[in-house]
Amino acid sequence: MSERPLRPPMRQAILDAAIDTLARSPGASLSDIATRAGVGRASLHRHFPSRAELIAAASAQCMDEIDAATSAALADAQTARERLSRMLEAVVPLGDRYHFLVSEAVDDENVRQRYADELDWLGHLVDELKAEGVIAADAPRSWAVANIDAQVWLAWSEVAAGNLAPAHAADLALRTLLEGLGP
Amino acid sequence: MSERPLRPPMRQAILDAAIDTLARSPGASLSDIATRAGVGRASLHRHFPSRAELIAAASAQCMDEIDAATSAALADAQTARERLSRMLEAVVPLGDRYHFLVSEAVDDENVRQRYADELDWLGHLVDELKAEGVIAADAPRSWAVANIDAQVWLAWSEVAAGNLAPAHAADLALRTLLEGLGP
DNA sequence: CTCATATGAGACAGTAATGTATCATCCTCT
DNA sequence: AGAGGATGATACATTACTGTCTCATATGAG
Repeated sequence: MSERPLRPPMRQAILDAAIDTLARSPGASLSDIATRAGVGRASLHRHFPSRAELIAAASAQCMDEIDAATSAALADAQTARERLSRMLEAVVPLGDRYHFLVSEAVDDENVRQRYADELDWLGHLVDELKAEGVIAADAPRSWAVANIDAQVWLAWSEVAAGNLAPAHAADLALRTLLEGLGP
Repeated sequence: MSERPLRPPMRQAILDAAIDTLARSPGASLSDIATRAGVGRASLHRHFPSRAELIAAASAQCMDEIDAATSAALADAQTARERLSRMLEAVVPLGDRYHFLVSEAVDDENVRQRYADELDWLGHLVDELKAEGVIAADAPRSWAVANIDAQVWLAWSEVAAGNLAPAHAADLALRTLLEGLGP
């Protein structure tokens, strides 16, 4: 384990608490978040002057995590099908953070742009999957993209509910997508 | 057309406005709802003393609509596969109202019970689909149920986004489910 | 040890939503 | 036309959340 500061970085604790709390109840108050983080509400405001800035920072953190997980997983993937599989395995365990982005209305332009880029990437993946003949050529693009999105969330939900192991859930999601959208 | 009262029933207008508004933004205020209904906020409170009662009534109304639509559609369905198909065709156009129930935290015990019954019905349908060999016997029950749930919402989203016609969306959802969960 | 800094606790004002009450007005029915 | 009921507008108290401030305390650096 890497060296841990004696006093844990409060900023990080607040961000984690914000993501956890807001994923559960989107309308949670800053008091709830501060309490879960084990810090005073005043300290929360010192690090994040307004609620909007906290949410923007938490969103950016989620996207960083997802980017890091996926880019590592995609490093040696050759085919689009392989990329889909790796992406699911990498992202399903982050489903709660992933969903946090969707559930929380994000006004920050920077975050919106990155989210649009993610969807764009998914769209290209769908195109490649079609080119490989992995999914049906006549499947509407938006339908395929929305399905991939939904399967990530479904798989994570089943994991969170204790019904499935992460690897099994990711596998089921992959199978459902390949068969469900297949030619 | 049946006889229509000269003064439109305000209670109904408020319920419709509540469902529409809350489906778009779950945190909408009673002022928003009253305005959309074309009604004073005071009048809203006369019909629904508290926010909780309004939401409970709106939820009950949604369930009534869904029950009516499905029971009519299922009347002459012979096989489980047929029931799934009819159910999707009937429920997809109601997707916004359907989703309203999930997004809005419903405290009313009556509503919770009916929602649990709906999920239970879906579970039985999955069992029958397995018995018919339409979906894989080893597909986890909760996975299948969650997928059906998700496909309804996905199909409606695509319709609402203007990407697909209702019948086409319901058909895609059915195909995705049958292939995706198939043996 | 001393000082600077960060934190926790609490007070405070501003804002928004909720629920209640009042009053004038409009519609309907007789 | 007149009576009764429903509605819209408005005001009010209450509550909750947000953002800012102050002060006492603890922690870490020098």
